[in-house]
Amino acid sequence: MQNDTCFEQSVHQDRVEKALLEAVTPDQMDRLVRIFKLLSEPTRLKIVLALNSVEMCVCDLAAYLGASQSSVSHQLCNLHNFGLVCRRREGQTVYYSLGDEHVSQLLAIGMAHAQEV
Amino acid sequence: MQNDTCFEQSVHQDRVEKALLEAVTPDQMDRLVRIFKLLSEPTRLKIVLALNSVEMCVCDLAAYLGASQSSVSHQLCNLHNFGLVCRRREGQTVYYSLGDEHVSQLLAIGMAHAQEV
DNA sequence: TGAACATATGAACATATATTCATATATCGA
DNA sequence: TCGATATATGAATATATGTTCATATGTTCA
Repeated sequence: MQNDTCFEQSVHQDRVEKALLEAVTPDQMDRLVRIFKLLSEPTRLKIVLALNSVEMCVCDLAAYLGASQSSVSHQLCNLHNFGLVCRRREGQTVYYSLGDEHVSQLLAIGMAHAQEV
Repeated sequence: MQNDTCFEQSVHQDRVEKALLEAVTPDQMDRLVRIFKLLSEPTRLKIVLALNSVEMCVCDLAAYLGASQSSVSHQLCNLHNFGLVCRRREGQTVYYSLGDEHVSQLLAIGMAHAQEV
């Protein structure tokens, strides 16, 4: 549904057009949404925060979180699919760590905002 | 449920304890989750991105998004409750803008990561 | 004060998704 | 190869939440 209560006159066309011009592509939007969504769920965010401190295997994370192995593995899969975490196998164990420096930057800035609210 | 498939031996206690020591408080976790959750939904993210370019009123945003006034107003309320956007009233019109510089920083870093994936 | 317009909001529904359960895959050691 | 252990994954369910609908609130102007 469109502007149900807004009349045309009340819309500032210049502002709308400016926003439209500077809008990111749908593709970029999807990726941006996906990044923030991955960080917006307690289990996944705790995983990412923990990996920001120390490399851990699936069982370590399950113990740390008090969560099931399956749940942790599912979420690690989600995080890995989008490059937020890396993994390396060592025998039967798979160790996870943060994917790139952008992730810890996002955490740092998020924390900064969280503290001052 | 806890570690269903993980045996005690497979857990690196030192790593788990390090993560536990450096863990943020539940309160901080809640706030951090909330920030990322607010940015993780297409309508809200588009709003925030648009406000990063130009101050807009509710009807501007509804027109820009092709969304209903009600939906936009609900989401602006969510964003405002957590300080991600500011508002100022001018007559019947309420103008919204970004809340603080952390928000645009998060967007910038998120975009940087989105582009290289 | 009353009409018109911009915005806000409560309740209900529809959809997305996190967890669980069951099981599959992968690696190591004997 | 077989048993044990660590991890991965498909399907189902339960929960969270975004949108809609209806309506309330707030502001201006005549």
